[in-house]
Amino acid sequence: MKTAYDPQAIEAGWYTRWEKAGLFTADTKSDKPKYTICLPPPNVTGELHMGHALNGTVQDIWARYRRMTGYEVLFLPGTDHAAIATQNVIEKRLAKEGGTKEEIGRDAFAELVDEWYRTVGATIVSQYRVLGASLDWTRQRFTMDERYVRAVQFAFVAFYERGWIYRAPRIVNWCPHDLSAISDLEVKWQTHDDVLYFIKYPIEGGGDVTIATVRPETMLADTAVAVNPGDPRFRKLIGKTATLPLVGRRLPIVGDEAVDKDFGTGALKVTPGHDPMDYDIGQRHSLDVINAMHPDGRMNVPGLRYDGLPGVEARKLVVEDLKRDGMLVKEEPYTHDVGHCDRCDAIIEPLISEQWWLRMDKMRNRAVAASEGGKVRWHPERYERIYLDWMGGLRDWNISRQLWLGHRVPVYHCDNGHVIASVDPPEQCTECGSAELTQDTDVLDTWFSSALWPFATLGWPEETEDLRTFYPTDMNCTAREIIFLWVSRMIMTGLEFMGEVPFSDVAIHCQVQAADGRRMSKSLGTGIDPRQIVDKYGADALRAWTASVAMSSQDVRYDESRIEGYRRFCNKLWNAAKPILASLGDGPVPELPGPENLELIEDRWMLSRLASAQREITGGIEGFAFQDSIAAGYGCAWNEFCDWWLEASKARLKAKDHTAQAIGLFCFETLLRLLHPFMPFVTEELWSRMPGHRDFVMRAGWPDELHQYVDGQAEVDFERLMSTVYEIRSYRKTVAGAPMKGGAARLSQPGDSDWERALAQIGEVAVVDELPPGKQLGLTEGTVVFPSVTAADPAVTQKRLDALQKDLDRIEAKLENQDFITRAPVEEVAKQQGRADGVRAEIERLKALL
RNA sequence: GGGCGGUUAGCUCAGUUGGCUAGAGCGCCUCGCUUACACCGAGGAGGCCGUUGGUUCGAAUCCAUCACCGCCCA
Repeated sequence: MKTAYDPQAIEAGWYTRWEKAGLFTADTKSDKPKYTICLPPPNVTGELHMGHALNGTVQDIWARYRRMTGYEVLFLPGTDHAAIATQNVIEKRLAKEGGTKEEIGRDAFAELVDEWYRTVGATIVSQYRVLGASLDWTRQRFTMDERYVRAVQFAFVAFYERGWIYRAPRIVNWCPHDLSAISDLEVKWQTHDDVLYFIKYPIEGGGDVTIATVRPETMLADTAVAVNPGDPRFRKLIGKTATLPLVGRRLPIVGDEAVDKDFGTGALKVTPGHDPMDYDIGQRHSLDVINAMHPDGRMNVPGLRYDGLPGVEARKLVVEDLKRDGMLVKEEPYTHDVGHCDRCDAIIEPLISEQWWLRMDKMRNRAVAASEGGKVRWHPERYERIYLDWMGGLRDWNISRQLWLGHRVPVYHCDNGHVIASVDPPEQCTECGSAELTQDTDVLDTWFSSALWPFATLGWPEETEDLRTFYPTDMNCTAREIIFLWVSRMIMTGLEFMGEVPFSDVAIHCQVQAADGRRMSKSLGTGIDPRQIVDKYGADALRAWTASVAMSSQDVRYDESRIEGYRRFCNKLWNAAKPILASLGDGPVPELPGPENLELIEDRWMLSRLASAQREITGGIEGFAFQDSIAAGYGCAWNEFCDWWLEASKARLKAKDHTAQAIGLFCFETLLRLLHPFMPFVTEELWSRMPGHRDFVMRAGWPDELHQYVDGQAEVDFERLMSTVYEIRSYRKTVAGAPMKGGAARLSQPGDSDWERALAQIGEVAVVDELPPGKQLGLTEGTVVFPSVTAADPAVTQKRLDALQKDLDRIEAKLENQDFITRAPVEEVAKQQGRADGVRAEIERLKALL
């Protein structure tokens, strides 16, 4: 074996070997219980980042763990076409070359998209392989696959036929750059310093009313003025008519509770075509709706001098003209939040627009009930409430987008205005027989298609073998903001189309922040490519770190030194294998003795600790608390097996003692299996080097509970021994003249010869009945003498004494407290008394040193 | 504006149902290349557990308040 662990050398070959052996390919014919995870399809917008690495690791831990516990596992990979995001990426590339998609046209654009899908798709696949994600590539899916597209159309038509899909004008978030509606969740708010304009609207019959706005150009589409009926300043204006400056339109003055009396002047210009709240007011008062803007953000006000101008320029002119007419009362600086497109950063215009809507009421109720009834469990649990709160406020879903990319809405319009929804293009109109049919130009929101992911990937709407075998899936793992966009929608569609929730467990993992606490993102330059980390530290180290943070808190800062720490752990495992292998050589593989045949304290202790690690690692996975698993595995392997058992057993291993060989091999093998879901490569490599016939670790099965090896007495005894060793070592380092090894110890309570043997060996000290001459240094359970030492360092001793005295004072104060004696449980009082006695004795011993 | 999470050693984080004498990794100091490992071993320094109150015999842990950081949703 190489002297040092080298991740690159180890990790290179395994993935292909696993894959060739079919370890990741799910078998529908298997009679094992099934376990299914559908990987959240990453957007084909670019390469994977830390979030994907973390997300993939969490799922892979479960996939590998479930295979080892005897399940037939399907871990299904795929990618999402991410219409708006991908369109933007490609447009940006075009822009770099000085082009636009309009110049090259739809066909050429589609070709660019296809090429992009191929290259980026391949990159993503290779990244998951580097991470060791045990995905079933024979079942890889893409949301633009022919079969998947059909499933999307089928779902649309099914909803349509139920009457749940309708087309209606509403105010939407309009992106004037993408020329599409986008969802509320795709709008990012940024704080802007703007100007609040106060504008005077004359009232017919005398007087005027002043309104305030930050978007004065939208006044061109005003159709009313509203005041709060509870506002005594304006109540008397209700029913009167104002005149819109610059335009001359007559505006009714209406009373509406929604008007905020404290904003601006308390009077509101009502622009139903360009503001969601105004739209609602308009509906209540049957106001006209005027759209004064073209889709690209230019003004649409024929006959006025602002017509055709971009909004910002129109605003300047409007303000200028208002000033000229004496209608601008004042301007005030105003700070507020402005919505931007998450994808292209353009300022979002609320705009009246015809869109396709999916009714949410019925689906919502079933999805809420499923979670409340425990059919979907959330990890951590608190996310259930976040989900339920969101579902409670759910409005109908705008499923249409006006993009060049995506699933075309399967709706056909005939020249007589009839509308047909159909998966296959109809030959003629079902109502009038007209053959003049054109398909709707809208595409569907990407989340509409990914909402079908857990069953459309398995072949739905066909009743495939895969669908029968693997649906419902078991776990869905994602980041918390995706709960709304995706998880909730999968639950809804799963219940509708499959009659069952799509998964029983939802794991929400943390978000990785940059080392300085900022968001990790490409645009901020704070992103980190997981491949770089893998190159430097290995995939196992990255995964181990990831597992240790993924489910522990909400955010975690990227910390390279912790990843490095896990690489060192891999190195530790690597090196621990050597003495075991050296001892075993080509000899027969010895059998592990039963617990009743274990004689030595270190052996009984080690197996008892291993039993504990098995329990904690298993419990950590089952409870979605991987940090507990990692801590237990790390601690057991390094601080127990390597630091104590291996050190104590070196001599026996060299002498080819069969018991030592058997225990060493068993513990090491067990640890490899327990760590395999977290660190698949190094564990597989080491497993393959262990003696005997070796299949893959994943087929070796998960270690059984080792309760028969639990030995409380051995743990107590060995811990006493460890403390005594620590004390002796401490003397060796802090007492002037103390030797690195050697010396003699006498125990105050001799008796257990096995314990004394182990102490002599590990403490590198002779255990004797009669101490040689020299300064006697106190141990908790005896005394040690190093002949070369005549006095302890008084400064060190005094420092310890001071600390102990402080402890003692605190404990004694407790014990003197009558309330404590009477109200605390008796065991607690006894414990404190025992501690006080111990500290007193220790103080006496130390004083004797001075 | 509503909600969630965080604030513990120089840094990044653990601390289950209150009993803590507060831990780990990295970093720091001292010593050691003794054939598993210097990607190591041994020893050591370092913390009024964000603020202020409250509950309790006892609070890092429970409650309230405030402050700051981050995120989500309006």
